Amino acid sequence: MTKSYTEPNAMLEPQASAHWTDEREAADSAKNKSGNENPENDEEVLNQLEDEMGEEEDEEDDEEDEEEEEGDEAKPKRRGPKKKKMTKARMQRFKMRRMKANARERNRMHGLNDALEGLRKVVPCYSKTQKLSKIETLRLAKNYIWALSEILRSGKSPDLMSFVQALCKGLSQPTTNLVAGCLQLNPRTFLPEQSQEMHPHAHAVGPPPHFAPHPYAYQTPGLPSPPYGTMDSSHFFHVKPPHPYGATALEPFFDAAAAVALADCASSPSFDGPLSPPLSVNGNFSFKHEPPADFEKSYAFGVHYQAAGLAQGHASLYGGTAQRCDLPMETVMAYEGHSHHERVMNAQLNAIFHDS
DNA sequence: TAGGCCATCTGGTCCT
DNA sequence: AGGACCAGATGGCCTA
Repeated sequence: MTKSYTEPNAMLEPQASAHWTDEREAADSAKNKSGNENPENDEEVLNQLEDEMGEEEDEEDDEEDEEEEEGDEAKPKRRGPKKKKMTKARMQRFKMRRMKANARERNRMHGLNDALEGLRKVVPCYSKTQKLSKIETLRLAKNYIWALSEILRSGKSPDLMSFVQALCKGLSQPTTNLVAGCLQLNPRTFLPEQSQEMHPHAHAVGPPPHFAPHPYAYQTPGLPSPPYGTMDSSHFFHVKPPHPYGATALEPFFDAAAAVALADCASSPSFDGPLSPPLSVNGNFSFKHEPPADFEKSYAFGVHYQAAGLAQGHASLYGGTAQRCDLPMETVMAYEGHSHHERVMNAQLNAIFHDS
């Protein structure tokens, strides 16, 4: 690995810069080996540096005194703040301070990344293999919070399309695809450009009654064209007249989400851990609150539940939704079959959330 | 190969 | 004084 590094601090000797390079390469290679950051390493480095600092300070004081005496003899006294000479000892101390600060900064960033990883896990689209970028995670989280609060505010739940559109507002195309995939929707069904061609009827109306315009719609000042922030809010809320039956496709989802959120509020005065995400990877429902005994980490519930409902002849989701949204059935991704066990589990989950 | 994303270093500023 | 936080700079990796 060759790195050209222009030393920003002229005070550092080549020796110091070499030290820096070694440290960085060591850190890099450690990272490459592990494939992941290890916060403990940073703490060790920090501790080690502190030890070294302690040892060096003693030697340094002597050296410093010597140097200062020499300086006094050689030159006439100047007024103003005394500019300290960069002695070897001082240089050493500077280096140490810098390295300590670097280690702290690394720790800090690792903490930040850990928090971001936690956030990734509680937004509706989590995948270990295809990680959302930091910025997309933040945007999706913002949209998600907004969508949920809008539901709480209005007391009504939107249909699947509106919800996904709200989630995807301002997200990049790949992320939009990912979210759509997680919710088992074909992104073409709600992306403005394509859907215009596909569903001429689906665009005329503004925001659906359940979703007011996004108060913090992401603006893209100065951002380079797509993929970021190209979706205007008017592109999103266009799909549905009010559901004739009152219930919406996402009802199980939202009931569960609200139940979990309320449970969290009621049971934990201080936040200690992530809120249970109503949706996880592939639209699965995952939660940490009293999971059934054989409940695995994530379970097909959210969108799958609705699909299962369709499979059982309830026609509550895509049959009705397709009508409401003027969506051709082929735009909805294929239904994955569910076992009897899964359907039983879905029913149990529903019972849990509706009872709570 | 350009562009996006990321980790790291660095110096400045603010706070305790 | 030292730590936390921040933003800019830099270089590596990956992908379209």
